[in-house]
Amino acid sequence: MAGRREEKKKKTRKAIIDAAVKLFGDKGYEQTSMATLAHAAGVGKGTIYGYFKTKSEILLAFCEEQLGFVYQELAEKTDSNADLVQQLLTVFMAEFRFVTRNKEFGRIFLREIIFPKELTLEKFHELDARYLDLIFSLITASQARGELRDDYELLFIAGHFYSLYILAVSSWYSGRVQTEEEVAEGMEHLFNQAIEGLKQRKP
Amino acid sequence: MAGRREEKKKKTRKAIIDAAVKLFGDKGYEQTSMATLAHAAGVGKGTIYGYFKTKSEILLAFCEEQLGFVYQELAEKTDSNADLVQQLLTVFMAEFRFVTRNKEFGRIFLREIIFPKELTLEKFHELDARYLDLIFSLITASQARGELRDDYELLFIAGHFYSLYILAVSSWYSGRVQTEEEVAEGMEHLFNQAIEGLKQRKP
DNA sequence: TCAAAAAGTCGACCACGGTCAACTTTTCCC
DNA sequence: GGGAAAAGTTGACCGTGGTCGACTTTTTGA
Repeated sequence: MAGRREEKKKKTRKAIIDAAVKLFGDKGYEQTSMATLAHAAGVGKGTIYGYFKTKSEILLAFCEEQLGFVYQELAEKTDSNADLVQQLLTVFMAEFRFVTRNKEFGRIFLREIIFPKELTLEKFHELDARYLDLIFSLITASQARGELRDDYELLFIAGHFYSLYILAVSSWYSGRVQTEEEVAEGMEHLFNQAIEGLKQRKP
Repeated sequence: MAGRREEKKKKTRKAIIDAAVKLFGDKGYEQTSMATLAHAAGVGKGTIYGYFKTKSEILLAFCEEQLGFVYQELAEKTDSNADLVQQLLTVFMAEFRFVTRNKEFGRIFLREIIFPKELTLEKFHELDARYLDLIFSLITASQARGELRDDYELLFIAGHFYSLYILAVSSWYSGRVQTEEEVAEGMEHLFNQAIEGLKQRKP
């Protein structure tokens, strides 16, 4: 009976992630030991390492999955009449909310995304691509409307906005801004700054 | 004999940092155990924890110290005739070179600076302040020369440039750019983008 | 059908970072 | 000077994430 094995593997993998989501959510990531997780998932400790290379990879696998959904939803229902800044704000604040639902989750996730170890590298290319596509489409649409310059590379424009998002999140983690509203305001300010330019202009 | 104690503490602290620098540099941070470090520093393992709360704090203490020197030197000899982008590039590339001299050092340092845990928070305020002062002075000088708008908050302008620096470093860690030159080029491009603005302008 | 190979499972085991209560050294003050 | 308090030191000890070789289940193909 072919496929029996694969089916079981899927089930086990799901059992591990489900147990992880529950335990990480209940007690926190650091407070959940691999032994406890293994027990909750109904497998031996060693088995988990057949599915995930490290503890943090379990978290990452979960985030990856969830963020995928977030992006898809956003791509479908982003208001195409709003201006670019509002659209970007919608996207980035959704990511912010997701990433910071659990502060500890978010920190591990962001650290791994922004300053990855070699090991983790490939895992995020697919996610990156899907994410960039979304931003790209917002930017090109804005360019088509004549709001944005079209002589800069798309990647650099997207990166520019992304980096400002990272700054906003970092400010939150550093405690320089505290509430979601402040993060959104700061980000909006920065986005406008990026669009208008920092250069002194003749009146 | 007053001060005897303090003097000894200073010596021990230095012995620990010196041993750490040597071992971390030789074998790498993760490959150096606290037991080995303690032995090399000529103290008991427990003693180290009287000076540093965690292993990573040792690395951070060292980076902090070194970066302090880098900033001081830069502040003294930054070319005040060059334009803002070149000045910023000088400062940020110096930081990049320092931070990435050892890739592992840098990753831990950056992760802790950008997405800190509560514990580490206060440790960097002094460093932050010294660093921001340097950037601030470059920006205000540029504003005085009439190159930059002066209706944006200093902190937001500095943050803007800083976030683009982070993007450049992140690209390096992600392997999207490989050489120091590429990092510098990318950063220059982004800085110019920030100054010119992303908005489509009438001719 | 069945035995050998391949894939998957397991928990005892390891080295690690970090803690702590017992111990030593330094300081204080009578 | 001396004795008590404060500060500093220590390594055995703890729980952790991750490994590994012995074991079980599934697949393969003759």
